[in-house]
Amino acid sequence: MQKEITIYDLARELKLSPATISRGLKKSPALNKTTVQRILAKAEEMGYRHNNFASSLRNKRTQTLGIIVPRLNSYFMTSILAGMEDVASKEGYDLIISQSLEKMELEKSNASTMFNKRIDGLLISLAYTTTDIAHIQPFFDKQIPVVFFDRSFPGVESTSVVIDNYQAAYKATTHLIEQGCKKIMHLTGNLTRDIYADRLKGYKQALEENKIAFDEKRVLVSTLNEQDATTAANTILAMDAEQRPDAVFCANDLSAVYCMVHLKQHGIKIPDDIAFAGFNNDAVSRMIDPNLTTIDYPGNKIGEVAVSCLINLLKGDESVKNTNRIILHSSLLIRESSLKKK
Amino acid sequence: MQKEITIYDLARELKLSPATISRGLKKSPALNKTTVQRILAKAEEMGYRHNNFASSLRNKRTQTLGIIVPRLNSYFMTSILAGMEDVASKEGYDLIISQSLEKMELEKSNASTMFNKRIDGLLISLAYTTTDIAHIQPFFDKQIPVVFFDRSFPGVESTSVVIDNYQAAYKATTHLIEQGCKKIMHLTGNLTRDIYADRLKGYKQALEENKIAFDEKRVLVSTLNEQDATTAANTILAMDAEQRPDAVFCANDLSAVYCMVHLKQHGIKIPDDIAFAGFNNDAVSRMIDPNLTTIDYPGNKIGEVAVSCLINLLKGDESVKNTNRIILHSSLLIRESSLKKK
DNA sequence: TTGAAATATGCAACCGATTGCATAATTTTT
DNA sequence: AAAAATTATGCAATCGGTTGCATATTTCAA
Repeated sequence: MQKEITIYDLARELKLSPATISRGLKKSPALNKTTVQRILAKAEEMGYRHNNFASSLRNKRTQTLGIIVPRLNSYFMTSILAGMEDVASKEGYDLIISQSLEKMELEKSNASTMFNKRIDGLLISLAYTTTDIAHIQPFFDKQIPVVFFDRSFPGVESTSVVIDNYQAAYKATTHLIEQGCKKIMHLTGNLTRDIYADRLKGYKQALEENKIAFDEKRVLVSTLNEQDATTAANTILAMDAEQRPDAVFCANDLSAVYCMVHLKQHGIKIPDDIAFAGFNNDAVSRMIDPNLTTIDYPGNKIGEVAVSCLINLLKGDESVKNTNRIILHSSLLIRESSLKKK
Repeated sequence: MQKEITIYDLARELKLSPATISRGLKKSPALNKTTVQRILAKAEEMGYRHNNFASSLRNKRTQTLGIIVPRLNSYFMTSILAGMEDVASKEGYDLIISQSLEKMELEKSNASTMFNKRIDGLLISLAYTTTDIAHIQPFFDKQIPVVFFDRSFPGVESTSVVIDNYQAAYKATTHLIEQGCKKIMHLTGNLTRDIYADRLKGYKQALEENKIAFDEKRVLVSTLNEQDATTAANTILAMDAEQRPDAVFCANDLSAVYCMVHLKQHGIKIPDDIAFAGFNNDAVSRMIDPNLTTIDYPGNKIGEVAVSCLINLLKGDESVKNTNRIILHSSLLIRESSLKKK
């Protein structure tokens, strides 16, 4: 294993001081352009690699952003990450990604690891089970900027990048009503996560505007996983014709799909007996039969905006500090699962 | 922003030298146990955080492993990562994860970033489009251990952790034959990725043992994405009754599902007209109607084994150096998509 | 009691890049 | 040609933890 080339080696070769080499490698304008060229050429030639530790140790910045997400296994999440990666790499930041798997405990430990790794900034989308954000406090205390995306925490004073959950749910519900549905069930997640609270509000608003009474029994709160979706389907199957909903609006595609699968197995026709709408435009929404009506999120955009915002905070941009909520628009994709035949 | 607590601060408080503090924090046996306890207690009290840069700078190790995967958006991949995370954190290693999105270019740049971040070891599953592994050479040159998992490269002298692709494909194909299928199509990926080459061999072997002639036209090579799967479905639809396969064995679940969706839309009955078998046991395999017969991979196990293996290499364990292929077993999950009604 | 062995702690030189300030070299101005 | 202004480069301290070797202290046996 040959040893690493350092700026001292370059300095010796070029008969310059390490200081000049350091400046040259960063194309400092204080240096003669010719010198800069000579330094860069020599560095290339000798296979010099910048040593991040040495420079992080010195300037107390890591040029690394931490990302904590609930899960990576959705198209939606990977497109957010792609957007983040894009902006971050252009700005010279690296990313460290970790998953909370929807568990607060894991989210805590990931946050702590990242804090100890001294990331320059944190991007986080909260787990279902997160009930408080004390684990983020160390970042606030140390003035390390934090940006929430998608799932933020009510009342938090950090910037959050979210979509117009209220509007989106309103649009989806209105669409179901327009298809003639009157008994619309809403399957949602933990209401302390404000994305779900907002969606519920949008759902209620749509009912109200159409003079449909809101019925609390039609709202099922769960963790939106396979088991809960199946349980929801069983609940529906157990209802008599009077009670049974004629449409279900789910707060994510996965739960919609699992629910549909189970209902289909028990002879329910979709959309004729029950119409469905989901949320997220996951790949499965086009695999299921019938294809699922859903809300399309601008995943890439969320990622890009969140990172730009974080980097601006790192640069000390005052104007961003006062912006604490960035809302992006989403759109309703109408597919067969909600189209009642006339 | 209060300044960071360093070992020097602890040393001053406890009237010990920084050297003793450093040893105490690592519970060095050279120290008096009482002293170690005092140091740890004080560190806790003052909110000391270990500075990774300083220590990485000194001992030239980062305690970080790099992981490059094609994509994170499958259940299979996330379970591998969960297994990796598990073992790595127990051994005190952090992970950096990046996606190649199946593109060789991205894989190259990710490898280079990780090389420059000076990861202690690399875990990689190759992209579809990777045709050579020159980008891994720098790791070999610097004796940084590399472990391939799932998708490795033929002839590479590094350790790889894979499943018995040959056996798995053999089992799946045999199962289809037992269901009475005689014209079995195989939809697969880049054959320079040895997992696909091995699966093809298993498929051929099963045909041969059952005295079914191998027909090259029944093997479709593609990137296994949505578009290719749809194209494959169209190819099938364009065939006359004589040519048309009575079963399709796909090298992953996603392509199987997309293909099924398209065929179903065109009136093909599954499994009666065409039986299907996939590979990976992705969540979608139980969402599609009919549920998809598939190969269940021990994802967690692959991850655990790959990381243990890498860590052993880092520890200089000689016995591992000679092991260059670890093969894990997988199992066939029979579901409705392949069960021809008697 | 004394010297050997074992235990406990400290000294000081690293690791490699950065940067404020100082100095040297060059160009411009008067 | 001398002084001033501008440009180019170097000095040296700093970031915080690590570790081989040296020294100090305690324990134990003879």
